[in-house]
Amino acid sequence: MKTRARRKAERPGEILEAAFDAFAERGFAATRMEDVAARAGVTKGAIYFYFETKERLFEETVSHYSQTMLADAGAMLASIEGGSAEKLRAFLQYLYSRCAYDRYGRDLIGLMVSDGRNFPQLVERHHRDFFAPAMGMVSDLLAAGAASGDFRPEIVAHGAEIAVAPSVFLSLMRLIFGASLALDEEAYIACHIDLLLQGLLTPKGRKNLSAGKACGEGRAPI
Amino acid sequence: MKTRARRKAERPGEILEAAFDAFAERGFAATRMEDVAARAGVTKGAIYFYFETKERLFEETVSHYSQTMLADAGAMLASIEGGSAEKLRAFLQYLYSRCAYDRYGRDLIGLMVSDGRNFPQLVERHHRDFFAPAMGMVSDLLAAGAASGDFRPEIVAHGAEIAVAPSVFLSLMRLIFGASLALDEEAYIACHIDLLLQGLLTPKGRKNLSAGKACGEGRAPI
Amino acid sequence: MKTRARRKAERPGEILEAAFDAFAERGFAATRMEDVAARAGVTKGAIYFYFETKERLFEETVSHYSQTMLADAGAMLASIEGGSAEKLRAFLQYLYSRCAYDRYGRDLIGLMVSDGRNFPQLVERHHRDFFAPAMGMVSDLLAAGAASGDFRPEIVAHGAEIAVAPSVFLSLMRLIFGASLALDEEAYIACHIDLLLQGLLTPKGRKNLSAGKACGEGRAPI
Amino acid sequence: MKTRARRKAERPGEILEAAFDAFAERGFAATRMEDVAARAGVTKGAIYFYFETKERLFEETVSHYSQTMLADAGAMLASIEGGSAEKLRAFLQYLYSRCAYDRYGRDLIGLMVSDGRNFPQLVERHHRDFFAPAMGMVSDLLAAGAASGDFRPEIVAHGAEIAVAPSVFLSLMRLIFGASLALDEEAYIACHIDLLLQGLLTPKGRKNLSAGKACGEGRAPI
DNA sequence: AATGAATGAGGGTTCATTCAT
DNA sequence: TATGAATGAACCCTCATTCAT
Repeated sequence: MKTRARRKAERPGEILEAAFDAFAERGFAATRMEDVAARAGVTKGAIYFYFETKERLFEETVSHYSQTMLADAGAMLASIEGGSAEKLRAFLQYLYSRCAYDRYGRDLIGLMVSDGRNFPQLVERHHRDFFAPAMGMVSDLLAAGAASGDFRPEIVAHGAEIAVAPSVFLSLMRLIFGASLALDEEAYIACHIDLLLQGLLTPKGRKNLSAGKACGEGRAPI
Repeated sequence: MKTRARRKAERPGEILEAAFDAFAERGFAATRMEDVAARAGVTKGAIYFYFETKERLFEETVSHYSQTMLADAGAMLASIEGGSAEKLRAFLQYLYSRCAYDRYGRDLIGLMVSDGRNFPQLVERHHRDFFAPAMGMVSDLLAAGAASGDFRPEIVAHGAEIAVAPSVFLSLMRLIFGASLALDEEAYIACHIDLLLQGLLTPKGRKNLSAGKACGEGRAPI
Repeated sequence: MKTRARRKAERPGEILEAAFDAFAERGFAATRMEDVAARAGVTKGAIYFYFETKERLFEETVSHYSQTMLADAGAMLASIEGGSAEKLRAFLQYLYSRCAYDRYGRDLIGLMVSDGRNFPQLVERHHRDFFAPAMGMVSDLLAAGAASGDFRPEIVAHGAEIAVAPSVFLSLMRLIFGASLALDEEAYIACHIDLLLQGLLTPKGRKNLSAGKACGEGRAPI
Repeated sequence: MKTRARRKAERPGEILEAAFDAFAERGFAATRMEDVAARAGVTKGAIYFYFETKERLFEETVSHYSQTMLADAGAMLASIEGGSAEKLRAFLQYLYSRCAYDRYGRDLIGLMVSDGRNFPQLVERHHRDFFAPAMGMVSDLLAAGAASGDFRPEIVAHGAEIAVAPSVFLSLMRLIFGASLALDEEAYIACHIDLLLQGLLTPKGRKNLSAGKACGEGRAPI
């Protein structure tokens, strides 16, 4: 058993975890403080020792998870090697793992949709600290690809959103329809990347890519 | 002033409209029956004359709007003329008008995300009666294009979702970030259709399209 | 089908019947005007044409039934022939038929108990116009019996209540436990009359009774 | 002032008392939770900490009081000394004290009549755990008296109900007419016991009784 | 006379929040 | 720190009553 001091240091984190799960499952309004408390293994009163109100708990929960996720994404992106197309592909794979396989990314989207309306400053912060930087990473990637002649330059302006959309779309379907949505995710992802690169690459970029190697899943060079 | 009989015939519809607006604005749990009533210009009690419970009101509201939208989409699709690429482009333009310009499509997505969790049979019905048929329309369109040699056949399996995703993504961004999301929608849509067709068309399809005519909005042939 | 005029004349009575049934079944507070209306085959509004408020409807319903019952009891008592013991026996039999077999007498008791509290002037009227006269009939009967030497004179003061109590007790048991109370009513009644007369009769009265004839239902002389 | 812990232990009992009074006074439907709360000196919400719903509160209240009363009656009966007639007389005196002088027994009857309809399983339990055992006690008493030759054996079958009826009848009159019912209870009770024993005793039993002593209230031997 | 849509006050229940322990 | 009894505001829903038709 943990020492009391140790337990104490972990309490806020445990509550945040519990809160994220609870809010993600039912939404802000339908989640009771007691639900959160029960999940965290404490009583209602204890939460108020760490968080002023239900609203503050929600805000800190969302902030905590979005910061964690952004840092994670940045680290991931920094670690990729290869040409623009490879980087893009790797980033998209990462996105899918976060939005489709994990529930965290997906649930974060869900929370922003369900309850963002009632937390405008939270949304704003989320946009500034999470969404814009994340989209910026993709934009930069596309811009670098255009600069190197691999990507068609016309698409730099909004390509990031278009590139990313199918993974968000998949998350959304999972959010709404849950496991009952029968869908071959592997094939879905492959189709997405195929279509995207087909649309994105210049003839030169295409050559670079095939030169690179027989791509990912052994599919014919695009 | 309307006669009593006339008013009665219109009441349920007025309440459904008010309910849609109210639920869309705050979500199911945070919406009070009194909010709906006030919007509809009646008192709380009157709603219970037409709808058994808040839950039933929500279900009937969502059903009503999704049925209306599906019928609308079907009629639209039936009216388009032209080759597969033209049809796809027209359908996407339509989708954008419903998801991005209108709030109805967007809000329907929002409601499914926020509150679908607590209405599983509603979600199921929505999937069966709305989502699956709607995706089916796009799939059929792609399959026809592949059959005629205009579209690459590999993408038929999941192309519909990928094709549609950016419009849903845009809706989602508007749902979450509202008007504060600065984004040139015209350019976004053009970029989407450009990238998509670029990825979708076969060399033959490309030729057909350019032969067709200087396309839709006077943009350069893709 | 009845003529309109005829139906109209009967409406108030139909509503009173419906109201009695409804109130008896659920009590005043738990009965809705709509329940009464549905039973009477009219709509809520129609009741208000004949009765000012729910309270008034209740009062008139109870009054109507108690008057009817008292008149009935008086007529019955006037028609009995025979000695004091015979009269008493006949009256008790009548009481049982009204309190145990019929539901009307029983339900009237039930209504007085459940809702009398909230209708003090109704209770007062019921006492004055129904209960006191009814008990008076029995008292007079006992007094006559004592005067003729058939009944022991000591019991005249409270004998009426004691004599009547078992039939009311049976009603009460049926009110509370309903049909689930297994009880041989014939034997119960016989036991009651047996015990009562045994306690009531003087030696002379006993002789008169047996001389009178093999009593009522062919039971052995008491 | 009591400590918090002490108060907590007493709360449920206080609420049950308040609930019994409130329900007895107005019936289930007409009693508001706030009435109960006010009587108990707490707020509405506090009741819900101890009792799930108004229905449950009612059930537990009735159960609590009926159990208490049955135990009390059993203890009383066990403590009586003397012959069958003495025991019967003592038990009836006890019944009168509970049904006529106390309001608890009377009010319990009132509650069963007013609201039993809507709590069928409560009625069933009341019958099984209270009414049947209580009547059983009296039946046993009568059977013992018949076995010893004091009571006429014919009356054993339903004598218990007949014996008990006048005390219930008196309760009922008090329930309905309240204090406004002018009635000499002492004389009423004496008349009841007189009539009952007169009807019940065999010649032998009569002798035993007079031999026993100049009975209870100094009245002439029956 | 009768209908039934509509009102509005009221009551049961929930739950965020507090605070004595 | 943590508990959990208690508060009180708010919300869903019911239903007696009204009134235009």
